[in-house]
Amino acid sequence: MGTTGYNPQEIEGKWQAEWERAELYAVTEDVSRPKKYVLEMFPYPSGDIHMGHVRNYTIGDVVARQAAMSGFKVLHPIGWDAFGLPAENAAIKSNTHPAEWTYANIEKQRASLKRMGFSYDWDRTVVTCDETYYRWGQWIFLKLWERGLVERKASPVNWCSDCKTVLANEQVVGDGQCWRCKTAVEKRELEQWYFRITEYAQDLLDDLEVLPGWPERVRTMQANWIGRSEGAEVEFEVVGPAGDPSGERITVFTTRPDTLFGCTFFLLAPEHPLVPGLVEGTGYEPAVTAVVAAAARESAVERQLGEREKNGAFTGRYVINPVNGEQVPIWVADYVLMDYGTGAVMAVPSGDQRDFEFARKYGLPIPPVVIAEDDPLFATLSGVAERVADDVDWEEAYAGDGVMVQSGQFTGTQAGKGKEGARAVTAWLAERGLGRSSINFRLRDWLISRQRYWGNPIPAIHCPSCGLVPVPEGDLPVMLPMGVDITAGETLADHPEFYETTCPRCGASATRETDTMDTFTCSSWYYLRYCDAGNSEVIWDRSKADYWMPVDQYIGGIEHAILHLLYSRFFTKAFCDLGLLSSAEPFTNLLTQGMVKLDGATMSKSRGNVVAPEEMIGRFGCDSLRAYILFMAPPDKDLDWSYGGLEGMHRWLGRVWRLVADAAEKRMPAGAASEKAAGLRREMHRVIGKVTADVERFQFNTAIAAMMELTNAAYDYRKSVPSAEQDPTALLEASETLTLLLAPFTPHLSEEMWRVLLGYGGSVHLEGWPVFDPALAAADTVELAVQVNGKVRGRVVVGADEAEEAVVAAAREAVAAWAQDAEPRKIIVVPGKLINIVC
RNA sequence: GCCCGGGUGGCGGAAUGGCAGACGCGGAGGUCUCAAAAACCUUUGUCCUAUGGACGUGUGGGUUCGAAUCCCACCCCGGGCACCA
Repeated sequence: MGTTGYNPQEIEGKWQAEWERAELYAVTEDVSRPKKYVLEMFPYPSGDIHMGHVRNYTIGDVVARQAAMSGFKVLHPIGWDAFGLPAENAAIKSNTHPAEWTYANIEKQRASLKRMGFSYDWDRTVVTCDETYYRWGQWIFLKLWERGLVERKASPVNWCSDCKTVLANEQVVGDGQCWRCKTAVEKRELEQWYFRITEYAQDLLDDLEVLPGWPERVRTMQANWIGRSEGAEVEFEVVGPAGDPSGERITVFTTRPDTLFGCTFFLLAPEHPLVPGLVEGTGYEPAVTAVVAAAARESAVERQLGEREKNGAFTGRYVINPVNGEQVPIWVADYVLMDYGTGAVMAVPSGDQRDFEFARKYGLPIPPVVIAEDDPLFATLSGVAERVADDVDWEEAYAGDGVMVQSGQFTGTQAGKGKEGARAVTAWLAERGLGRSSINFRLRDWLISRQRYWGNPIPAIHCPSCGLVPVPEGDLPVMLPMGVDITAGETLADHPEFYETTCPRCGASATRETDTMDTFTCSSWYYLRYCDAGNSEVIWDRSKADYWMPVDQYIGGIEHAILHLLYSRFFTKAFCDLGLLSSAEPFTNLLTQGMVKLDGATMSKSRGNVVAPEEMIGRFGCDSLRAYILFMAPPDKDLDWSYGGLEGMHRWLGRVWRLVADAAEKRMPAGAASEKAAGLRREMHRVIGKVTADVERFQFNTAIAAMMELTNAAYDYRKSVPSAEQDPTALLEASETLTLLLAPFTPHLSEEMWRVLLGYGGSVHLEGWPVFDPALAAADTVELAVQVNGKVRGRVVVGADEAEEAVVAAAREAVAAWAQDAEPRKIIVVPGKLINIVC
């Protein structure tokens, strides 16, 4: 057998073709076997794949291949998230059609992914801009609509002037910028389509608890985004212009009903609809209008920058504080947000820093109502039910827990979020119909309509007499017309042949909706379509979806911590309620991989610091690249690319190749087992255990290090034992084990070694994963470190099951020169590790 | 400001209460060669009065027989959230 050396270029293409011919990775349901659904976030086809993809998909491939060797039925699919704005931008730039650009990139990426040897079931590929996929996206829209989860409403929305479309709240990042182009987002009052994700706010929050396989960071980010607050709604009656009772009430939300006695003014957001009516024709109108206008002029960016000076104006009107009947002035303040709570706030300057600053600026009273027991004021005010102190000399508001003071019958009660005082005040209000306990979420409904061409058309029709009418299921899909010239700035709204239609309900002439859906609607269910990708009758066969779902291991970037991962959870829950699916959560375990950087900087085409995977594959083969990208760092950490390391990886694989080739060549009947051969076998079993455990916890870097150690042990054996005395069986065993352990990491090299060098008939990828036997990894002797007062002063070699007294005696002997003559005060024995003699 | 990560040789990293620096890169030296490449071998934390010893995991304290690891305080880096009532 020739040992011409490891040449990846000769073997990789060969085996890729063979695997495809043998349909090695096509998979079907098999209820008799445990399944594992391994999924990586599908790519957006913007050019060729980059190192980030290589890392993401290699991690998934190792998990998938190792699971298959361990006896699982493994679903490992791939597809493309193909609708979206980059395709439009690229098309405008290069004067082509978005479809042309998109499909060309898909083909490029498909070839690159195949060149990496990933074990995908290519028959299940989905492409979201393909009619066979997006028609089901429209079907989902109709189902959600039927269930009351779709809504069209007018609301202040985020508008990106660069992308010329509205954005969901989740797509506004940083200090109020568009997630794609980083342009500052503007607020506009528009009528748009929403998915009512807020219906699931509580479920989405609660079920984070049943996702222990998710990084805590991601769960925290989602919990914060959902932003649940417990508190109360309190109703304030507006006093009429002449001091008469108006009967009109304004509701506020507060997390601190226990501070109600400290409410000395009342705030409305500048956009609050009641504001104009309150001041119209009064002397207060000019000042209030100025505040409203100033707030409207500010961009969302400026508005969201906290810590800036608060502005407001008195409206000349009052509300009645329901707890003590006092009249409280209504102000308009620019720090009150219209889209959280009710857009109205009870201001408690002594208990809220923002209200405190506002009160100081405008000379409003700051009566203390919650006092910490160690506060000097506590002694004076603790039993005072009437208001005696109308101001404080504090530097800042006190928002902590304490005791209620100057609070009528509640004085002396425990104060704080959810404390007795808060409950008591809420109950008192509820009895009188002036309030109730309430929960508020920060999460907003998901704005899904986009004023863009390259997306999934919203299947709705505007009828002048019937209003909004869903496109009948039988008429799906609403085809996205190809003849729209976006380079000329056209959208669907410029194409009457698209939007002119008749109402399915009354038959009158009507118009189609010309907005398309947010691309995130497409990526929120692709993992379900993979379960039954080719089905043209139904979205998926429920038994197939129930067999594969949930995804056992999902792998992708942290940038989707909220967006994609929250939307997908929402879809899954809605599907569950629609009876389409059994699992309420889509992804059981989540691994967020770190970024691949170059000299500490994110790789990007515009920076010109991109390392092309293609080029690395050309030089060293994809197996070296795969192993190296895993070896550089644990998968969740960012890594810095280095060329030298890749060469080192390639060098090691060559070393493995020569070891296996040599062992296969010298294959002969088992010789006499020597102690050194036994040592090699022990090392081999130790490494099986280590690699198995490391793959399980995604420590691919240490798994590879362990395999390098086995390689070194085998080389060491060959070096230290004369050829004639070597046990060829031990080397052959080590070689075969290494070949099997490496199979998920370097599938082509392993296949070549298995089938060509070692001469086996079948694919290494159909072999069983080596089984770890701790007994075979155990040595008969161990070396122990001997410490004196915690410092290593010597070492002893003892039998593995030597009695403790004998071990201690040997240890004391070894450090006789260090230990004092006197009897040690204490001797600590850590079996198999060390002995510490304390003098 | 609040909430998460993280800080270990020249570099990537290993060790989650028990021998700090596994494994690899890089460096130094050697074998083979006319030579080079490849391969193989040795060596590689710092310092010192050097067959030995001291020091050493961001800083300062603490707990422990023993701390990179646990606790307290602080510094630095990265990320997320941030006028959410």
